[in-house]
Amino acid sequence: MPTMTAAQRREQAREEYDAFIKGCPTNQLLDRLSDKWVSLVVSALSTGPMRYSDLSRKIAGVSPKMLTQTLRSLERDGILTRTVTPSVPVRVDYELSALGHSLAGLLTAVKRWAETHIEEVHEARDRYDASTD
Amino acid sequence: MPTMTAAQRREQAREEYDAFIKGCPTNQLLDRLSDKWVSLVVSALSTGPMRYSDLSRKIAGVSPKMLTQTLRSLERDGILTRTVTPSVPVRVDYELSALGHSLAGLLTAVKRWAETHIEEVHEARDRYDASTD
DNA sequence: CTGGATCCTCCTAGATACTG
DNA sequence: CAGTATCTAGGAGGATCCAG
Repeated sequence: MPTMTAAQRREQAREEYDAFIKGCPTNQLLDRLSDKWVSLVVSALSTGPMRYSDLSRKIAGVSPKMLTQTLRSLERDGILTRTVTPSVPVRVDYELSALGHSLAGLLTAVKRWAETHIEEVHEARDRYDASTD
Repeated sequence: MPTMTAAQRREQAREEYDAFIKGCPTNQLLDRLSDKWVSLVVSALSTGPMRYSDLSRKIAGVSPKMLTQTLRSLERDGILTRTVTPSVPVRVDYELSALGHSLAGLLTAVKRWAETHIEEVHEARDRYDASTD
């Protein structure tokens, strides 16, 4: 019942890690990176380590749940490290790994693009909305 | 219905375009860009114009609904243009605008990062999962 | 201070079927 | 060919309370 010939299947296998292929691990990774909180967290940490409370203050509007969830997944993926200092009260620092830094540049570039071109986008939207009345 | 006073709205307008601020337009724009399909569509179009069916074939796993939805929002935002040729059958071409091209470089960089560092991420995950048994 | 655990409510992705 | 219409399950994510 596969609608694919053997040749086609071989073709696909040769594609290595092409994120366009569905179910490809890279596709899944891209899915993770395509997360608003991920961009903001990585971007926030790009200038240096921060504590949990620092992050929740800097990234306005993030709930503790989402912040923790995002941090955990990024820690698991080796993007950042989590350091607990057993003082009273306890202190936790988050810091980008080397891998994380290599990503941070790209994500902050996207964030900066958004900040830079927001005007153009808004103008485009107004034009589009006006023409489709 | 708005839970915001005029004063608060003015306050917000003054915050400039810091994407960390919740409700900031840039934040919203970043949210849009943080979409798996957006990355894939823009990345696919970066090498040149494509027809609807080309895109749906290249971006395996995308449903017609999501593809159309993504294309529409990108068109509205001025990232790409949609050209209808009224032949039989009808032919529709999508092409990145100048604005779109300025974004494409960034997004394909992220996509490429995912393809390049997937191994490291997997190793990190294995390590993490092993240590938290 | 740094979260874990729960509950609950939308939202929306995705599958499917259909049309000009 | 290039979409639109419809439906539903699942999960994202906020709110709340609690704990080490």
